[in-house]
Amino acid sequence: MGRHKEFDQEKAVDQALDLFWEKGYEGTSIQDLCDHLGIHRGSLYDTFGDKHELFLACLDRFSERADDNYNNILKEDSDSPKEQLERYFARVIDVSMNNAARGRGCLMTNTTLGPVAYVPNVARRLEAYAMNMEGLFFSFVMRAQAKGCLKSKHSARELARFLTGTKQGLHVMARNAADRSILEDFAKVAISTVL
Amino acid sequence: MGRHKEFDQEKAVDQALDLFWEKGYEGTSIQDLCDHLGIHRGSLYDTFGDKHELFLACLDRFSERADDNYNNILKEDSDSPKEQLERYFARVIDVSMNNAARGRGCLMTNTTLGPVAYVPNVARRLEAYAMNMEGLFFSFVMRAQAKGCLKSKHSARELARFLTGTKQGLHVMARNAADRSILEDFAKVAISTVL
DNA sequence: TTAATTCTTGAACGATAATTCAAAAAAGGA
DNA sequence: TCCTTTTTTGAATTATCGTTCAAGAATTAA
Repeated sequence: MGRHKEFDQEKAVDQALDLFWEKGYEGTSIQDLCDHLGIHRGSLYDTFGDKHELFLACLDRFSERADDNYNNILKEDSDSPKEQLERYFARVIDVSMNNAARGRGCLMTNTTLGPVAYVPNVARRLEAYAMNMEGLFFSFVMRAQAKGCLKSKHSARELARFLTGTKQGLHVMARNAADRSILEDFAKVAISTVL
Repeated sequence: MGRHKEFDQEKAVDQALDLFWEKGYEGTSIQDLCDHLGIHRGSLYDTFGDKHELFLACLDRFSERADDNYNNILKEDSDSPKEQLERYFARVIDVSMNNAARGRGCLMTNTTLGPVAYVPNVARRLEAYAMNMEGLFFSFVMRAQAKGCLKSKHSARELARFLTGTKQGLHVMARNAADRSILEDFAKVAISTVL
């Protein structure tokens, strides 16, 4: 009984995510979303609630994608943490540059610097994402330390925060750097600090 | 002949800057500006043109303020570049945290990650600001190198980019870090990499 | 004092934002 | 086949956005 949706709901979230990523929450109108997803206002509101709920869904989807894209690299139990970290930051640069002269950065970081960041439901997700990031780096550093690969005398906590800040700096640079080599120089120096 | 303005034009730009800094370009309405500056729509349009022009004036004012706040620290010809860089980043953290639990970051960085960043007149200023930043760090590193204070074997160009990225990472952290110690840890490790 | 100039004020404009709703269309199960 | 359910569709609603404009108030120079 009843009819099926004409559009793929999962795919629609991915497309909305792309739009929010490129144009930001405030810069993306419902009309933009309808045009880009190829569906009508009513369908959008019916399936996703309102703009804000759809945005929350996109933030969640982004977190999942981030795991697939680069976070899982950090979780590997590699013989060469240095090579691993290099591979990690190379992926981060790839994703945030997105083959463009001026990249789109990171949806989470972009959102953190905008006015929506203060909305409770958004703030919660941004905090969780940032905390998780530091935790991931912390585990990574601890493993590298156990293997005796650590070059720095700083604590694992300090190094985890350093790497978190480095990643966020890369996300900013992805949006204003004249070319990718600037990001690569930055990452290279940062990596050599730790390993 | 004629009447004088009832409000201080310079002060008004400073107040508008504070509002844009806190709430972003998209998050700040003309009404918000009028309320905060204590002037009426007509006066605002009459003295500053439109919202976009006023915003450009704020970006320019921010650049001037940044020089006074911390960039001039970098220009000193100090005996101890390390102490100098510590003082510099401490100021950067102070300004971007602004005595708040969650800081406001940096107007330039905030703007870079939002949709207005693509508007030509804005983009030009953001580029110039970023280029100038790297140049400032480059000169600083060159002087430190001449004094034999440099710890790293990386080139001055690479180190300048590293420090630029670090500063931008701090600006992101100012807006989502649970407390200031996270920024301080980050800066500490970064400084120890260079000097 | 008077006239010129500039500022202030408040209402109004057009555009676009997000959102809602009811009717029409389509697709399933009986 | 027909009826029920759900989607689609397009118009309409409400709110707020940035912006303009004309009239009134205030201040300075002559």
